[in-house]
Amino acid sequence: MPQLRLIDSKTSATKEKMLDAAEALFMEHGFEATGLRQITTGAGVNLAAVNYHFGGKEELFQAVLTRRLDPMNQERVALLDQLERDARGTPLSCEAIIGAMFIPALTLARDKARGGKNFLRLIGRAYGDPAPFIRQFLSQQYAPMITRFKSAFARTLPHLPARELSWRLHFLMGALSYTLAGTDVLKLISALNPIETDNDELLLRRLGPFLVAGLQAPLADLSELVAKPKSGRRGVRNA
Amino acid sequence: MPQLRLIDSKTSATKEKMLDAAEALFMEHGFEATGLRQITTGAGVNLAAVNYHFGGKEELFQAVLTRRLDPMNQERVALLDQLERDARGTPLSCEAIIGAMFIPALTLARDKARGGKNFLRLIGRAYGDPAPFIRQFLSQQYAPMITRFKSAFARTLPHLPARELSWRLHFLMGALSYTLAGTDVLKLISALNPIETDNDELLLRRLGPFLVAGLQAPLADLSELVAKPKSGRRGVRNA
DNA sequence: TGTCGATTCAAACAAACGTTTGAATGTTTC
DNA sequence: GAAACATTCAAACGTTTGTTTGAATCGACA
Repeated sequence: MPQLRLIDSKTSATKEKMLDAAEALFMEHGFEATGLRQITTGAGVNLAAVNYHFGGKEELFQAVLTRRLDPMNQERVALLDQLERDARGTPLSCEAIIGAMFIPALTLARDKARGGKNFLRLIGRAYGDPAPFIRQFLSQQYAPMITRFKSAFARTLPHLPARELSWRLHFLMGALSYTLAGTDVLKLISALNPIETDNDELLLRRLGPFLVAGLQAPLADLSELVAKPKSGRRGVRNA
Repeated sequence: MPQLRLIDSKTSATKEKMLDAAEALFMEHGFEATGLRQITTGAGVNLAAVNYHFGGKEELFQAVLTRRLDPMNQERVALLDQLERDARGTPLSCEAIIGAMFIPALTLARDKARGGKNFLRLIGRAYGDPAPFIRQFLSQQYAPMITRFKSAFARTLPHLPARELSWRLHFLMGALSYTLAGTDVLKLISALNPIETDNDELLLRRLGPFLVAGLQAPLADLSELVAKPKSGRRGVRNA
């Protein structure tokens, strides 16, 4: 009876062929819509190899994500570490911190051998997936990186309350992942004003100022909200 | 032989029971992972009713989305129309236009009878779905609203080149849908700095300044990029 | 050369999938 | 009341799903 290998000393060729094929197909059709038979025939291996090498479809999916995400997030943190080392105590600029988040992702998006843009789209899709095993996996994969960057932003924007910073980081991640994922919906919509998707460096130059301005935006006045549980529908304030 | 009804004079009770059950299940498990048998038994109707009333699973999904999205986007445009009418020629503020996009979505998110937050998450998930019938459906559903708002922003931000505006709208939609979808990943990550998810009005007060500042951000200098095809890896500029 | 563990393989597993069928009801309409 | 139509129903359709099985094949070490 064949049994699941618990430790992989040397990654077998079969395993990587399956990861490559699975990555391509997951990117194209998503997790649920991709069958194990498509993957294995695409990789030129036997169907049973999935369960032998990974244990099941879910574990294969996690392995596909880990292979790219783990190095990328490590690179992000390493880049931030080096920036802070170089700065020697002086606070970093927002641009610099954003760049440390962005550049590894853009490098990945540019590298077609590592899946390119489509891989980022796969991640963006996984973000919204309700499947528990995906949610748990992603949160444990991203948590260290996020907290690391949050503390970096906190040093650069000391006037910003911690809770407000959490929100703005949330917005930032939204614009970031949405942009990197490059959902085609907007491309279709803005077919008349075509968005050039080739030049990634240009993209950072456009997104950067948007995010920096957002992070440095003045605090909103929340005073009139706290003690007003119910009122007539407030109109939209103008000018 | 029963055949598909092409026109629905009065929406039958069965149809709406199925829409409700399908909405709840699609929100919880996604499109692919939800079976027709779960939906029909959940709605207390026969399995064949799906094909009889809608024609198939895909059409059912589209009907679920249309029922909420169509009125919401109409409300958005109507709100914007009224704002411009009230302004009587003077340009609107960014806050006002953003509010017209936001308030109908927040109203929907608040209304638990219409699916609440989970429905917005379902939309966010559909955004990233590669299935052609979903992409095509969403783009034709959103296109009129988006172009309408783009021209409104263009009047308010006349100094912004059209292409730059397209990008910033793209970023805005990213932060917006990401925030409204309320991906739990970030909630898990920021478990230490909990993000209060109850007060939606407070949310708009936080997201508003972020987006306005982003939209009004100064233009980046792109001159050094156009004529530099390749160079050594540029470090992240600081300060 | 023989043996052992690791890996591959074809085949079958039970379960679930979306869809279709044709008869049995319900509901109008004349 | 009968004919005509709309709707519901149980049952089966043919596929496809992820997973499991047990034998066949391979590579290394004795």
